[in-house]
Amino acid sequence: MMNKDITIIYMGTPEFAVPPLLELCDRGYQVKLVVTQPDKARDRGKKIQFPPVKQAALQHGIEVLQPDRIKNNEEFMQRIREIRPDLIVVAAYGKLLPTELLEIPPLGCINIHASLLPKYRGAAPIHRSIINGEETTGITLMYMAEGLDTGDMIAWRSTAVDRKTMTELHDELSEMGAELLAETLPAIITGTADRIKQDDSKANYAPMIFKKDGLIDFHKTPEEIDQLVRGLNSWPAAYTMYRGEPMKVWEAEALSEETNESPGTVVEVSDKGIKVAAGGRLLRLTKIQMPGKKAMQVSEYLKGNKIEQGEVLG
RNA sequence: CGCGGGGUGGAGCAGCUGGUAGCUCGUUGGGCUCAUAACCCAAAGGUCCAAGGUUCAAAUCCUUGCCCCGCAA
Repeated sequence: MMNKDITIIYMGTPEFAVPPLLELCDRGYQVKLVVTQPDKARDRGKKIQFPPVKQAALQHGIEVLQPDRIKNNEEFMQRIREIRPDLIVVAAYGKLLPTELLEIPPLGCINIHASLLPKYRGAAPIHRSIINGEETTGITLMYMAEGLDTGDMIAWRSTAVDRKTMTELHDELSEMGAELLAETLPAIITGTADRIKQDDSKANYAPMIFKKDGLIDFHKTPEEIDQLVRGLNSWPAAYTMYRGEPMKVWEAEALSEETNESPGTVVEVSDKGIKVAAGGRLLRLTKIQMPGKKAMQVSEYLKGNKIEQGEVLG
């Protein structure tokens, strides 16, 4: 069977879901329909913005559907059935799919998830993996089931977290997901793909990230804060309060030096960064951003601003 | 029409109750020093986002536009 004989419906919303969609198009699969979340008025100026996946779909001339809800949406279900998809591929769509939908395609519904399942099921696997200090993470391809990321696994691939930021890891995993999908699809189509049950006893969840999750707690260790900084890079960013205003911290490094200063106290300020007491040791903030300003290295910030030793953050 | 901050020499900022632009850093040259990312001296470098307007005179006031950013969603 040729790729062009396979009809696929693709469901996804954010940037993460774009590479896999493009990969499917490149490989010649018939992506007949893209389902994505409704447009939303967001950002400055409250402008209506298309989800990234919608933009990509439109550029490829693919029909796009943006139902407010899928459950009990007969019109939507009808359209899906009309297309008679062989397969539905889902990547960060944003909502749980009803069983009724999962049962439509004969080859099944497969999902690309950004973690090594059964760990980090849920909305923010990449963020949480970094925040929790995981050494490795990865991509898992699975057959979708009723629960939240509980389906049988087909294939996975791992990568080291190292000191990558959320943005870097996100981009890497996104591409990795596209590759893994492309490589695994032939087996899925011929029905020879693996089907491995998840060990639920080892499962944990990666709940959605909220803005307030970015507030730095200087009682934590420098390492934990560094993980928070990297894990929330791009959005919403780790931050602390300085002179009554939020200071975003874009880069920081944990130092081994110990201190008796209370958490959040600025111990030393130099071009190399701002040393802050955290959990009995020191954390050096090296790249920060104040409201209305661009993110900048501390050395640059100090050329026009003063931060005094002894001031307290948080 | 969601709220708000800002666009000034390479960088970060001040000046903005109007009168030809200043600070810190950087750059270049020189000096000091065993030496230095330290210190001293000197120099270069700015259509003050753009276009109008008010005025004897605008970076400073008014209008419009463009761009950057924070909040809220």
